[in-house]
Amino acid sequence: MPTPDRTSLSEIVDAGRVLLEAGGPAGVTMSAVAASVGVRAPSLYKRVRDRDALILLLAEATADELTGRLVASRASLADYARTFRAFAHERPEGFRLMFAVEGAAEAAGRAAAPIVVAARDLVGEDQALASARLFTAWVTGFVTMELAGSFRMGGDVDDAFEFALATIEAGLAAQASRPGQVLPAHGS
Amino acid sequence: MPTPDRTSLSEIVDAGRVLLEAGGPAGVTMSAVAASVGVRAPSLYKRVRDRDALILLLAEATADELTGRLVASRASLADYARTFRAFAHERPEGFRLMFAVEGAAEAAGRAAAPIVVAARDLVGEDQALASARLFTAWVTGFVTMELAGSFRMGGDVDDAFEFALATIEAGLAAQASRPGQVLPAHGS
DNA sequence: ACCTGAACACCGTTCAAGT
DNA sequence: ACCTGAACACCGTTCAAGT
Repeated sequence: MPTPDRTSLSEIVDAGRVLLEAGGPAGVTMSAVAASVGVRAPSLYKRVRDRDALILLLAEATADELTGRLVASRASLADYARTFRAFAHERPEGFRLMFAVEGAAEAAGRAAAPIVVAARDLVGEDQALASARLFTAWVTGFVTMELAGSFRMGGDVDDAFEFALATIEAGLAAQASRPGQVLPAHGS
Repeated sequence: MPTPDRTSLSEIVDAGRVLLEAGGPAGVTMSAVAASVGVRAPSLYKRVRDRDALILLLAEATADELTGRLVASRASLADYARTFRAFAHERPEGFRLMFAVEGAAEAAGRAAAPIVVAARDLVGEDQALASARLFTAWVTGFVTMELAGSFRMGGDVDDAFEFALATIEAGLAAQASRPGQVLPAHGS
């Protein structure tokens, strides 16, 4: 006899993300997630293979949300950098998961697509991918270190961010003026 | 009646690091570590407060080893970048821990000191710290993304690394020529 | 077809009892 | 003083039994 569903995968993912940001990965317990959606832990296994799969879904959902933000923000590299950083501050745990979880790389790579477009405007077709990758690596590293507390010995982190942004744009502009050094296309 | 010690903290940390690189953080079990050093799990609590403290020690030991490598390598930014990347490839799990574990930021920051010196040679005193931070953020991000599999869609990752290195050096050189834009000193 | 209680394996941690 | 077995709490996961 069929029974009306008492929850859904998207409800589970939403609840998981709330728990994640509130208590880190350790707070994402099968019991806690189940309780959040009004069900018992064993029921989650109807929608999710196991806890690792759920954690991966949380990482991917975070990456997809970031992709949406980037697409919606203005189109310069500087705009993307600030949107990226603001998002990481808003969802620090989800952000960490994007690069910590095996298998989340593909979803995280999707967030890089709009950045490639912006890079093309700045440096041209040939170096768009390599430049986007440099840019993405820098923001990712900056925010990772910031979230890890590596900048807490004082000083204005916002200034450091804007200095780096200007420096990288200057470097890319300098590279763009060099004639067609074509690099092969790397993924994301 | 005193008993001769059957293990030591450094032996525990060494065993933990081996288990970490072999099986990730999940492989660093109190039982597994204890077995590696020939003792039972409860005995570990004589040397370590709890598992979190042990994980922190592993992150710090990794950071200290990286610091030693950087100090020992040649003194240009490019040399440091390659040493940094090679180290991360050698100890990927420990490297991830450096930025994932609460409290490891200080030890990780120590690794940045030689980079500040190299940056000073390139851009001068005023922007040495900000430049070192930009540089460190980029390598950290690049390697993080590389380890996460973000570059696996093909193409030569080594080329992308060298392109970014050259671009950042060009950008820093351009910034250095601008007259004394003094930025406050940030930590690490 | 989904949901649950009960059960199991595994892990971190404590502690009294050994030497 | 260090080490251990036993015990406990907690978590992920399975499964037979309910509706």
